[in-house]
Amino acid sequence: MPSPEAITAWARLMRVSRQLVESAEDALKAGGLPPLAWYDVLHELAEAGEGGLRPFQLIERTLFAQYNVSRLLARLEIDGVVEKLPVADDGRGQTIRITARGREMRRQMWAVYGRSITELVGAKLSADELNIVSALLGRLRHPTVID
Amino acid sequence: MPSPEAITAWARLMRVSRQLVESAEDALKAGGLPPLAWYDVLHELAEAGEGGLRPFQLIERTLFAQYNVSRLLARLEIDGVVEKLPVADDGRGQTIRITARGREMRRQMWAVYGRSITELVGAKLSADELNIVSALLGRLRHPTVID
DNA sequence: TCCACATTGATGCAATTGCATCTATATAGA
DNA sequence: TCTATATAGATGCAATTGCATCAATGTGGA
Repeated sequence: MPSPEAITAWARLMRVSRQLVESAEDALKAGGLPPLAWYDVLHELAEAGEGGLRPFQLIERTLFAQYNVSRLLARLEIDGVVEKLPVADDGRGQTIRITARGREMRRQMWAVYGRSITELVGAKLSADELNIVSALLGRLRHPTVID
Repeated sequence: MPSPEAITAWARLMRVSRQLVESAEDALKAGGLPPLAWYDVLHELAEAGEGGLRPFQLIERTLFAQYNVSRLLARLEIDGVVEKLPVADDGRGQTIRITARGREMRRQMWAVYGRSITELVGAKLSADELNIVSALLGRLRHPTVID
């Protein structure tokens, strides 16, 4: 039912994204570092600064499932890279803040992850081509997501 | 360390592919159908025809991990969508063949999966744009992979 | 104020994944 | 032929994911 062009583009997207994720994960593992999901969360928290983020905000930003975030944050807290703070005006919630140790972890991960991005993507396409990819992929985003 | 263009393209790729997979998986689930991984295997086996495929060939084609294929095939066999046959000239191996039930399952999954591809990709970009995406993503494939 | 409903986040349990290793067969070389 | 090594596939166990549901707090309307 889909056009041949759509099928090919879909197949490429599925296959390439799987390969890239796997390569990046392998590089992190080889460096004795935690998985990509940790980076995603630490990155968002680092951007958020001292104010931190509520778990539901992390869910919006990372697209991880709620139960995944809940348990990932538990692991991150055990590792000491984030801390959980109560929220003044909402007794249900908490604020997640990255710790100094978390910033250091993020830095270490970025050294490896950034290199992967350069090798896997930056070195394969020109800046113009990368912009074209970004623009076209951007049009595939789900409408309801702010991103 | 990577260029801003590379970072943006990477981020888009990660985010969009996650969204698309999730949407397609949701559609299958909503239709009471098995996950995408089943389709991937059934598709390869259907293409392979009566001769079937060895598990290691499925690994090459799908990029799934060896232990994942091993257990996925066990589930597929229990469900009766594939059958395992001994190989004449290699006592270690087996040949996996899709069954009639498997073909029917694939057909049902494609009705849903194909619609997802159309909606998520085919309806968002023109044929020319889809070809551009395919070509650029194609250049990101890992060199050692035949694909 | 009170109640019905929504939101936030956690969790018990089953299924799947990842890792390491194992068994069995094949193959190459002494 | 015999041994060392490689390949094909399975599996025990721990970690993670998915599903369903829960507890706790917030919110809006009667």
